[in-house]
Parts: sequence; structure tokens; C-alpha cells
Amino acid sequence: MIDPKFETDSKLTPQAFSMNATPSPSSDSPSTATAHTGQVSPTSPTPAFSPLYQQIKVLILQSLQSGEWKPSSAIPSEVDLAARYKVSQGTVRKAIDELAAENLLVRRQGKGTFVATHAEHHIQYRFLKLFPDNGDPNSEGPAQRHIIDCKRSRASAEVARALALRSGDAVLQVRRILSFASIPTILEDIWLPGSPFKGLTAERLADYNGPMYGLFETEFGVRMVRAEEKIRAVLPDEEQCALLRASAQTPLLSVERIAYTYSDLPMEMRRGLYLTDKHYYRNELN
Amino acid sequence: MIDPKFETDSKLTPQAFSMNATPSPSSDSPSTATAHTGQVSPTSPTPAFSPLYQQIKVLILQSLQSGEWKPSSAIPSEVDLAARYKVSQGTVRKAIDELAAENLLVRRQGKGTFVATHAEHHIQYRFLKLFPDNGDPNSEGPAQRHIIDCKRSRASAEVARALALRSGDAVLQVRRILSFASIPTILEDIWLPGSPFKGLTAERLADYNGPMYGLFETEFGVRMVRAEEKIRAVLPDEEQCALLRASAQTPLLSVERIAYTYSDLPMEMRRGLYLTDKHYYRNELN
DNA sequence: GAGTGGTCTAGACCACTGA
DNA sequence: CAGTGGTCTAGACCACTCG
Repeated sequence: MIDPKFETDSKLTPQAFSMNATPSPSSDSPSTATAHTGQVSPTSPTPAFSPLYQQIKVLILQSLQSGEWKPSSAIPSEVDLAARYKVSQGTVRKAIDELAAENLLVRRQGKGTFVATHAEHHIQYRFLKLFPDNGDPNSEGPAQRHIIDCKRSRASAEVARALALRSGDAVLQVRRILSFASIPTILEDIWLPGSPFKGLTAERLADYNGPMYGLFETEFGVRMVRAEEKIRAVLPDEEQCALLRASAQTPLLSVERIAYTYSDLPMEMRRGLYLTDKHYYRNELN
Repeated sequence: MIDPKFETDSKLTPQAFSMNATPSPSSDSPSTATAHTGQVSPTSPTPAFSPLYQQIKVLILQSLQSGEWKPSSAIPSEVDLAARYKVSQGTVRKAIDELAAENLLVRRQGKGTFVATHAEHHIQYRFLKLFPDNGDPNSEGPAQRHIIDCKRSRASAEVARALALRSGDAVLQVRRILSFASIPTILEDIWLPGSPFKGLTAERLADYNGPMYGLFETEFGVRMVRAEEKIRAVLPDEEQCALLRASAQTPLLSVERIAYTYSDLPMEMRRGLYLTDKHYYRNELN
């Protein structure tokens, strides 16, 4: 058990890489106990040094993923976590800093650190980047959601690739429309892997009040952590024209999204058609 | 001169807010010396407590803005900066951490901390989010640039608003085409404020080898720090059709960008028309 | 080997929240 | 008031780069 603590006086254990953050066999260690990060392989071309705080980050991530700490609830205080992992508070802090920067955790001074969620804040639709041309986002009020269809089907080659499934695997397919100020603006086709979302129906979707990702969190334990979008300009086909009440010559934004949970596991593919005559897709570059 | 250092033994200066990072009248202070952050006003409704590292961040920002440290060159080491500002290395570190997160500085272990630039790395076009459908970005090779026009004109109301000018102020207007694999793909109209870019000509643009923002840095001392884009789907007009060799029925991505230098000063407005039949605009959501 | 950024600790104190 | 996150310091040591 090489301990990565740097003694100020006694120069013990100067050999080997500083790693291994096993919380030691204390009684308060969680079910995800002996957490070696599997980097001891001495033949590895890159010794893959990993700082302590990164290992702590992984441990926290595991507790998030396992559901030990649920969305919108508080995680233990920094002091508690430091004791639990047998490291200094500063090290825990740095781990949490990174998780907060990735929007997995939210710090609130004086209150604690909380698991981020899609189901609150009235920032509603964290991943939706469409904004009205004039007036603030709130002037329109919340979007009206209308479920057109929700059916079980089989993954096409394209969907299978996106969701890391095999062609023909069970998937759920949802089609819906979002309207702003009663004007249909977004037509979305959504594909979900079948097994994690077993039991999802059009009814449950329609009944739930709030963003879809909120329902996924509370009802299916699936938390969307990040997403990638590919954006193109397209013309609609006949069916899409009808649903969006648009002409066949109306150019639309095609927004193809793949959303990931923890561990970069793809959990949703979505294709949205956005009407951009009164709205725009906003992006910030850094 | 209230000093925010927390003595471990002598409990001096427990009154007032901890602020004021004036480097003291030491000889090594830069030209932007006495840098109070103007927050001493006792009548202010919010006392606006600002931590030390934020004040250091502002000081570093000023040195960047003033040109004391130029793009792609190294800034002083953390130890030096700590001595200069009379704070601990950890405090300088936190300031630099944030600036690095904002892509203003780049840390390189063992070498130093460098001023970020648009003119290197062969990541070329940091702000361009268009990628080819198949194959990596490099398979196409670099974009071919073709300047169509570069003329002085007067700011329209729209351009004036975007660039924080008055209608009729002098502006520079550039039109160019970017081609990938010899296929015209992007048509861009660019508006620049006249005075910072005095002397910019089509010739200089054509001669310069590298991203336009690189030329702005080295020749005009204007560094683009961040940008916002508004994206829509549109159909081209006749002239645009001809330049992009596209039909009038080809939907295009309209990408309207406003780019900012330090202090959120808008320095460029740009409207791009992207052909998205072989490329897509990529965005990452967190 | 010297210099630079990166990690880790221990301890003190500050600002904010809520009972 | 106690508890939480936030700031700041000082010091030791590690990993990386380059001459």
C-alpha cells in the first residue's frame, strides 16, 4: 500500500508512482470499495501516472453512476469525503472542481454540493440552443409539447451505430413537436435503446411535466451528461411540411444529437428539424 | 493598505473586506500600476467582495491587453508573478487556471505559460466548427482562401449595432470564399471597425498565410478572445448561388458571428453561408 | 541540474446559509 | 450558532523540458 502522502520529514516510499487511493478497509467505505484504477501494469508503454485527485474523481463518478447520490440531492461535504477517501480536503476539492466544471455537480456556497439535474431551475431544456429572435427566452413562455407517436421498433444500421447497439436490437422511437407561442417550431424524432427505457409510453411522456431528460432521470435512472450535435440546412419532405405547417421551400435546421450518460455511453439519438424564421440556434465559441 | 494575508499567529487587520492587491510601490510594477478594482465605494448596495485571485486575474488581463505579453510568447513564471504581485504562488495559480480555462493562456508543463494565439498549432481556424462528413479534418488538407473583395464603407445600422459603432462610421468590408478539396463551401462577408484595422487591404489578406485572426494579432494587435454565433437555415440569393456554384433551392447554413476582444469589445461581425451537403456544423453540449 | 508547471497537505480564516 | 463551500498561505515533492 504505497501512500501518496508526501511526508515533510521522513522521506518514506520514494520509489514507484504515487497512486492507489484505496480508502483502506475502514468501515465507511462504500460498495465500490477496492477501487484500483488498473494502472499498475509494469509493462505498459505509458506508466499512465494519474494524480490522486483524478482517482478521487473516478470514485465520486462511480457513486454518481451507481445511484448512491441521486440527481438534485446533496453529496457528502468536502470534509466528509476527505475523511472517507483518506485524503486532504484540497484534493477532494480539486476533484469536485472538475466535476462541477463538467456540469455533473453544482456547488452552492454555505449549502453543499449537489448532483446536477435536468429537471429544475426553469432554465428548462439545458441542451436546447434555440432562442427567439426578439425578446428574452421567457417572453414566449414554456414550450408546448405534443407527442405524435411513441412506438417500439428495431434499430436501423444508422441508429444502431449511434447507440452502440446491433442492427435489429429493440429501440423506442418517439416523434414529437415543440411549439412556441402556439407556433409549431421543432419536429423531433428520438431513438432510445430499448432495455434501459422499458416501460416508456406515449402516455407517460405526455403526463410528465418538465423536460424529457428530467423524466429519464427520475423514472429510468438515466442521466444525460453531455451531447454532440451535427447541424445542417435541409428542406423538409411532405410529411414534415404538414407537421410543421411549412412549405416545401422552407429551409430548416437539421440538428442531429447523440446524448451520452456516464462513461460516454450513448443513450439517445435525436434528429430535430428547427424552423428558424423567428428563432436562431445560438452557440458560443471560446 | 489592508493586506489580505492571514497571519497564523498575529491576528492583525481583522476589520474590513480583504481586498486591494496593489503591488505596493515596488520598482518592478508594470505601467498599469495602482490597479484598484474600484470597489471601495462604501455606499454600494453590494460590497462586491472580490477574492485576491480575481484581482490578480485582472492584472494579468491588463498586461495581456496592453501588449506587455504578446501572443505565442511566454509570460513570467508563476514564482515570478507571485513575487511581482506579492501574493502566494497558489493564488497566481488560481488566476492563471481561470485564464487557461478561458483559452487566453496555455500552460505547458516544464516550459511555462504562454499567451494563446490563433496563428499556430495547425488546429487552424479555432472558431470554425465545420467538419467533413467522412474522414478526419486533415484529409481534405487546409482550406483554400479566395478574397473576392475588400473595401472601405460605412456602417449600416445593423453593423453599427453589432460593432458598437455609430451608423455611418468607417468600416472595412471583406468578402471571401473558403473551398475544401477545391469545392467552394463557405461564402463569408466580414465587417471590421475602420480605425483598429487601418491599412488592411485585399493584398495583405491574400498574402498572409494562415488564419485571418492570426493576421489580426500580429499586424493589428487585435486578439479575438471569444465569439457568439446565431445560426439559421436560409436559401441563397442569385449572387450567392453563383459564388457558391449552388442552385437557388440549396438550403444553406447562415452563421452570423460577432467576435470580441478583451473586455468584451466587439471587433468583428461576420456572416457565413455554409454548404452542408458534405460537411456539418459540430457543436458540443455540456 | 535548474527551471517550470503540477500535485498534495495542513491549517487558518472568510462568506454564505439556515436553524 | 454550526456547518458548508471559498480563499489564501507555506512548504514539500513530483513530472516534464531543455541545455
